[in-house]
Amino acid sequence: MESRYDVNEVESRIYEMWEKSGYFNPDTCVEKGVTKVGAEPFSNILPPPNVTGELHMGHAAMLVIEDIMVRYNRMQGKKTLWVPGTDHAAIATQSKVEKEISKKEDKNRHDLGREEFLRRVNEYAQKSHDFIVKQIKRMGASLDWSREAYTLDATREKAVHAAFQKLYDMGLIYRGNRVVNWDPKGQTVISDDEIIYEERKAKFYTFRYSKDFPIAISTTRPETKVGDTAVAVHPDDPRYKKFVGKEFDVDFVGVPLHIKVIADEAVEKDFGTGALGVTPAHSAIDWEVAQRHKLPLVQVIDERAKMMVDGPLKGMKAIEAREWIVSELAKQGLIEKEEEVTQNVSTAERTGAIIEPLPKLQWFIGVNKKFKVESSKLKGVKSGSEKTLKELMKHAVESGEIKIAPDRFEKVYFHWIDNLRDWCISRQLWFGHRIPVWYCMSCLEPHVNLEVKSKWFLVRHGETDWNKEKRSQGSSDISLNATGKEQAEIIARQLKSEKVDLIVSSPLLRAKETAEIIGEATGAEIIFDDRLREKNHGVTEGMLIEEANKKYGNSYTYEATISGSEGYADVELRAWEAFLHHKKDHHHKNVVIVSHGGTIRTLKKRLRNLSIEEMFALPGTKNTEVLEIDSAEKCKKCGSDFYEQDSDTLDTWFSSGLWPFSVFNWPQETADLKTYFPNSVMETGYDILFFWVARMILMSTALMGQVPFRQVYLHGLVRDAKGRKMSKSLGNGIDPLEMANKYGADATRLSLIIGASAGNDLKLSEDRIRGYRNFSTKIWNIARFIQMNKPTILDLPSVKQSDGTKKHRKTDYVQYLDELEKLKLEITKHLDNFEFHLAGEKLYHYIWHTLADVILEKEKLGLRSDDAAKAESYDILETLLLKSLKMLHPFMPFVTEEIYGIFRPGKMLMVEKW
RNA sequence: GCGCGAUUAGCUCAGUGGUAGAGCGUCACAUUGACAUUGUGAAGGUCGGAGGUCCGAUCCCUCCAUCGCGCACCA
Repeated sequence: MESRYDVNEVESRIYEMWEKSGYFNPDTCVEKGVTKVGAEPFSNILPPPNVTGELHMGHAAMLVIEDIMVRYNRMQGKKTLWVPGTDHAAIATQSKVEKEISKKEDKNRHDLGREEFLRRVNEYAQKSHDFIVKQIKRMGASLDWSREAYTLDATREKAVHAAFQKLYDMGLIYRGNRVVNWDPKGQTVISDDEIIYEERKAKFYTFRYSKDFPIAISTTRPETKVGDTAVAVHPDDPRYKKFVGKEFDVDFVGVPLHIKVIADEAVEKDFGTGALGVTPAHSAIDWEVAQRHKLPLVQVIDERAKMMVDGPLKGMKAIEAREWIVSELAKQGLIEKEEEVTQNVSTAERTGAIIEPLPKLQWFIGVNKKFKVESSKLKGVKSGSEKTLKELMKHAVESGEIKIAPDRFEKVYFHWIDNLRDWCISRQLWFGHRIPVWYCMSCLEPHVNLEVKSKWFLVRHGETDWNKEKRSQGSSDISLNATGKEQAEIIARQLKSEKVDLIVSSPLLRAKETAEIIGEATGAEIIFDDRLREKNHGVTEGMLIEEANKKYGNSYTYEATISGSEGYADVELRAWEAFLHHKKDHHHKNVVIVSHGGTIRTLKKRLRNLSIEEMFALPGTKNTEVLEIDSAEKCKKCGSDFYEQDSDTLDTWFSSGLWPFSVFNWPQETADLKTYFPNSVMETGYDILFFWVARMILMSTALMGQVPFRQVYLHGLVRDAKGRKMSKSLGNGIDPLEMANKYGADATRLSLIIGASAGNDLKLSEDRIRGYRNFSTKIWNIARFIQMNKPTILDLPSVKQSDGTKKHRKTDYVQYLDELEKLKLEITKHLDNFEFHLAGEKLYHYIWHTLADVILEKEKLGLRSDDAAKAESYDILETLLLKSLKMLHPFMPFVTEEIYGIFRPGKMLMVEKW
């Protein structure tokens, strides 16, 4: 043995050896006979790390704890499976890439287009994934890589679609217009759980809408009050009883409001003035009040947190509007009180933006809706019984079918469920599972998991100099400029990933050139159709639009206004005729239509069944925009056969929620699913109990009628030596990879185990890791010493009896073995009870301070004696060492495996019997 | 407001109804030894405070304090 233990050399070699052996895969273990065919299964799924960069110490802790459980169970002879995977982490990954692009190229995702942006995100995700896998392996995790999964891969997509369909059919997924949490920075809706409350100082104003309004109200957000439609008071409040039911028209800082006074139990008499200004559009609570009293809803703040009401407020930022309104009220002498209060402000977890409650049409999972539980395997829930998701989620833990350790988290879990509201699952993001719903273009009827037969893409030509100069450009043959060519390339790139069969283009030069660029990229045939050309502008052709308008008036009208020119009505007629013609001829093909802004507008009008006004209100088609239209079976409601897919994506936790069975390729009925589901354990950080653990229980009880796992084990967070959260901005993170390279993965592993009890945070410092590095060195040297003293003659008659059992002369030896056997019982018990820190500490103590300091020192005497005594001393030392190594293996797999291999060539400790 | 956790050696933390433990750090001594060190030993603690149960409490119960966290409220 080398005098020095070279961690890096050993650890990389050993992991490779494990991987090659195939023993990470339980099927191989059975094949090679190290696991019995009928062995009890033990399964665990790795909480998939986000593909947002790299792993931190928290991930390392998770890997180590799980690897200990997995290795222990594998050595126990169970059919042990640990499934690896990664999570696409929609909003986290998307916003990371967006930030990068904005920093490096000063562009946003819309500049790049959906396809190109997604290409970039996927590229980033792939890189992250590769690095993460490397890191995971470096930590020694014995995962079955042959079963690796990704929350956004094709197999998991099937699971997502099946789950959506099933929940939709059960009536649990619905689309509704409700007040949701809008993140103005991320430009997306987020769920209640993605909100972080921050305490901030705020001013609490008490005022009246106007002089002639009898009731004063209070708020910290005066800017929302232009959206008030009622004032609510408590039914028993004598001060206001006389006003209940009355309606008032008031002038609030120049905005006319119609306010109804209503009585509602939700109002607290003692809070503020005891009267609540109800803003149904911008407060979830008010929205509920409004639902009860059938109040109208007035949205006054838009998606960019700007004011929407007419008058001086229009376009003002919400914060500015607040100041403006307060000063107006002050001028009018309407403010009665102004107090400093601390309030909890809702901010978005990912972007930090202040949440703006907005009414929006979104997809939800109803948690309070009763549904029929089909084929239930849940304890105490009969198949066919009616339950709500909330009830099932609670029941799964209450019945004891899922146990949570430490058990105090069960209480936390129940409390969360009690407060749970419907889960908003749609996100205005691009990265993620597209919502598998198609809306009929003409009647908007939703169709889930529509089978698309062919795709039609409407694109506009690239920019020309005339576009740039804002000239009226109709039937002239103008070439693309440099920007235009680039734009055509962008479109071509987006379409490259689609199987395009045919390009139908307007014959005008700018369209023709665009079509050719697309044709080159996709290899599709190009045909021309004169009916797709741009509107004929007549005499204004080529003029600056501004001048033309001055001279001839606005000619961008439905009916033609200039003789010899066309109106949009004319364009619509011929363009639609062309569209129908090609649809008839090429209905089974994927077709790109290259045309012009005006022409596309009229096609959209026909396809979407728009009015003339609605058509003109459409935003112009961008030169890089691809409008995808899907052709499928006729709509069951109106008979149209063109659809547009919902442009939103699903909350990343929707796909994560399916993970316990989607990794086994559900909805296929695989052998894995049968064997390993429900999973034996779910090990993860307590910080994602709600985000993830609860969602898995929701999905599993609803879709599988089973619990997703039997035991939840929650570990604490890894913090720095001062107890702070490790973060990039603080620069206090300890990189697991760096530590593994410096001190060894074994030492890093032990530092994450000892001193960390379940559910409690762990403070980690490099010093601690160094301490355990010394322990690896110690073990190495214990082994080296024993090996160095290996006698040449081993099989002494006095040592080995005829029946093969060993008999030892000294009672010491029996004691040693008894002592170790006792330790083994303790270690086993600790591992069964998830007390890894206790097991680790006891092993550490035994090996160093009993085996090395006491036993080995004592046996040195024997090793220096005659052959028989030497053989005996050697024998007991080797026995104790190897038994210890076996127990230590789950904790420090590398050094133990390496030494074991030296003493027992050809054997692998990883699959030795516990 | 409701709930949870923590409070033990200088630091970071384990732990137990019956003389207080580890790692790191400090000090002394030993050692080129299997040990890029290690060994032996030492110093250092009314186990947050106050009550209670008990023969006996750091541990169980009650109250309080400080720190941290979760949830709710937030007109």
